[in-house]
Order: sequence, then structure tokens, then C-alpha cells
Amino acid sequence: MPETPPRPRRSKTRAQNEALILQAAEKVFAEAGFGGATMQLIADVAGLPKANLHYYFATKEELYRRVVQTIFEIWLQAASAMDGTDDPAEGIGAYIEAKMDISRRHPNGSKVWASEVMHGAPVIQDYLETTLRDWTAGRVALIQRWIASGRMAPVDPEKLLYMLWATTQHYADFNHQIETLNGGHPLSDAQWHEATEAVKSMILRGIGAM
Amino acid sequence: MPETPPRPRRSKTRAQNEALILQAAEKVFAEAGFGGATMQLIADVAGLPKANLHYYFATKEELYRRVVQTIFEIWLQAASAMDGTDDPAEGIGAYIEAKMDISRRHPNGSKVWASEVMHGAPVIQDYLETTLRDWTAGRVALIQRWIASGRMAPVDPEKLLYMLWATTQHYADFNHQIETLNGGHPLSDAQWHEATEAVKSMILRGIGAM
DNA sequence: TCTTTTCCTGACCGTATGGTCAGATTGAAG
DNA sequence: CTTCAATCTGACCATACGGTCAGGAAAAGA
Repeated sequence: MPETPPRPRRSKTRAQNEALILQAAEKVFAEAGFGGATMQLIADVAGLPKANLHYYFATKEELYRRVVQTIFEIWLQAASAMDGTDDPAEGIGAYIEAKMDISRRHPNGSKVWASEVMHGAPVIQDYLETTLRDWTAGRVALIQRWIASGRMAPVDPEKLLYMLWATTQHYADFNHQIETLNGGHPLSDAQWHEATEAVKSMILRGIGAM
Repeated sequence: MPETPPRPRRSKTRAQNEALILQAAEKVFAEAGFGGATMQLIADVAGLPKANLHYYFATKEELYRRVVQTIFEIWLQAASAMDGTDDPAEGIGAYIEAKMDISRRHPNGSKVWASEVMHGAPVIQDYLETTLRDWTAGRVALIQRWIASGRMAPVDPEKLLYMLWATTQHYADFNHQIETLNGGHPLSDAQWHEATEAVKSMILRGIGAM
């Protein structure tokens, strides 16, 4: 009974097509919402027949679930940016930079995540109650240690986390509004840098970590 | 040719039913998104037959448009909170309080607004380009005057506005996530007050206005 | 009371959607 | 070449949706 011997067989095709479909699905779910998205449109964006989607993903719900999980994992990757330093300005600054970078590179993912949470998190409720709750508890403790050591002002750690999430994700979720107020143009490289620095300076000063 | 003589006739019924339908529609659009909402479900929530909805609102789009417009007007009412003072701590503090209050009292409206913007603002694009753009320009000028007078640090006014919107609306749009991290319980009166004060203190200190 | 306008609603319709399936195609292993 | 599992897809189906409509009920004015 071999563990994983000649498994792949022809599964390179599978991996490629799954990635293609997930990418198209993320875009369509972000632009139309779960209810407004159609399997036909996702198929068109992916350049595949609709029936082929159902070969890889049995139902629309399953495809959506995979999209949300992918986003959640990307989102958690930035979580480690806060670790590895005992300087709150450095840790939180790095976290802001990581999250702003995600907002820029994965705006669709951020929108799908926001939409999922706004609708009551029907798919990722268990993630919220386990992974996210644990992660949050750990960072709250970390921030409390920073406060105890006198490196930052005694702010409410949870409210600080909410402000970090809200402010950074706003640049992804509301990018259309920001573009409109920017004369209809997407933010340039320089403007993204300015925004990141502005968020960092306002928040770090706001928590007395500068 | 009288201007507006015995107009009302029996329109009290109309006003009542329109309000009833709009309230139900706001809830359903917030929980399911535009694509996921159905006229049947809105009708059930309102306690009316579906055909009756189409008597007052010809199409689903028209009903949605009215819901979004209602929210936008509520949203603009808080805009005046920034005026009437030459102290940024007072003006921005009042604005934060007003927006936090809206997040608490109209979470569904905030969600519909967020969803609309995330999907590219198909319905309220003209509002963004006129009313919102003008309002924003006015507040940017106000903030610049505060900065010039030395009452606050020289922050980027637009990025400050984005942070105000993001942070306050987060408590409405992501209230499900916040509730989950709060042990599954909605925020209490005291917790709402704490959150408002936390947001105020972090932001006001962040812009050097304390 | 009679008339007129508003309000109400069950039944119906065309369409689009998520999902299914039988059968064709492909390509690596033997 | 043959085999066989993996991949692909046009055609199809049941359902649910937004919207329509004819006609009834109710109230306001005369």
C-alpha cells in the first residue's frame, strides 16, 4: 500500500484548470457578489465551457468556498509581519505595509472576503471562531505586552486591530470610490506609497509608537 | 390651475407601504446582496404579496435605487458634524461620533452602500462624481485650513477622510466578525461607547489634534 | 347612493440559472 | 497498438426568478 507513489498521473492539467477557474471565479464573485455571479459568466471569463467547471467543482457553493479559503490563507500570510520584533512601530508598521500590499495586489479577494463577512459569514464562520479568534487573541496579548513595556500608549488592542483591518482593506474594498475621487484614475505607484506612509504615520502616532 | 391643492387624496397608504417595503428591502439587500435578494423574499419580510411590491416599485432595480438613495442621504446628514467649529478635535470628534452612531443604527444601510461601491457603483456613480466629490473637496479645504493654522499635524487630508470612513463603517459592515470576536454577543451600550472613544482618541492623537 | 381613483392580488409567462449526463476525446502506461 | 482512466462538452432538464395583467376590493368625492 504505497503512500503517494505514481499519483499525479495527468493531474497537472487539473492543477492548471483549477487555478484558471479559481482566478476567474474570484473576479466574478468580487464584481457581482455570490448571488449575482453566474457559472456561465465564470466559465466565459475562464475561457472554458460551463460543464467543464462542474467537472472540477461540483457546485457553485463549492467553488465559492474554495475562493474564500484561498483569500483567507493569503490574508493570514500577512499576519506574521507583526512578529519578530519588540518594537511596536516596527511590527505594526510592517503589518500595515503587508496589508496595504495585499489590498493592492488582491483587491478582488478582499472584496469577496468583505462580502462574505457582510452576509453573515455563511461559509467561513468556523474560520472566524477558530483560526481568526486564536490569531486575534495572540496579537491582543502581544500588544498588551508592548503597552506594559511602555513602548506605546495604553490603547484598546482589539479596537486597534479593527482600525488596522478597516483602514488597509478600505483601499481594496472601496477602490472604486477612491478612484472616482482621484479624478477617475487608479492610484499610481507613488500614490500607493503615499497612502501607505500616511496610514502608517497616522496610526503609529495615534498609538504613541513614534 | 392650482399648484398643489387637494393632492394627497389617499397617499397616506402609499407613504406607509413604500416605507414598509423600503425597510424590508434594505434588510434583504444587506443580507443577500442585490443579486441574491429576491422580490419574493422582500415581499415576505414586508408581509405583502409580491405583486404589491411591483405596484409601488416597477422593477427590482428601481427599489434598490431608492434604498441606496435613502442611505446616501442619511450618510450626508452626518457630514455637517464637521462644520461649525475651528477646532479640529471638536469637528472631527463630532464627525466620528455621528458616523459611529450611524454604523450602530443603520448597519444594513451601510452594508448596502458598501456592496454598491464594491461592485463599481453602477447605481450611484453620478452621486460619487458630483455630491461626494464636492463634499470631499470642501472638507479637504477645511482640513488644510486647520493644518495651516497649526491646530493639527500636516496630514494628507484625503487619506484622513478615508481612514475616518473606513474605521467607522467597519463597525457596521463587519459587525458580524466583531460580534464573533466578542464571544458571539453584539456590542453592548458600554462597548459601543468604548469603541467610539477608542476611535476618537487614536485618530485625534494620530493627527496631532489633542 | 353612485362614480372614480387608488389600491390590491392570484394566476400566469418567458427567461435564465444551477446542475446533469451520455458520449466523445485525450494522453500516458503497458 | 491497445488499454483505461482522466478530461472534456453539447444538449438537456427542473426550478426559480422578475415581471405582467385582468379583475376585484376599498375608500374618497359628488
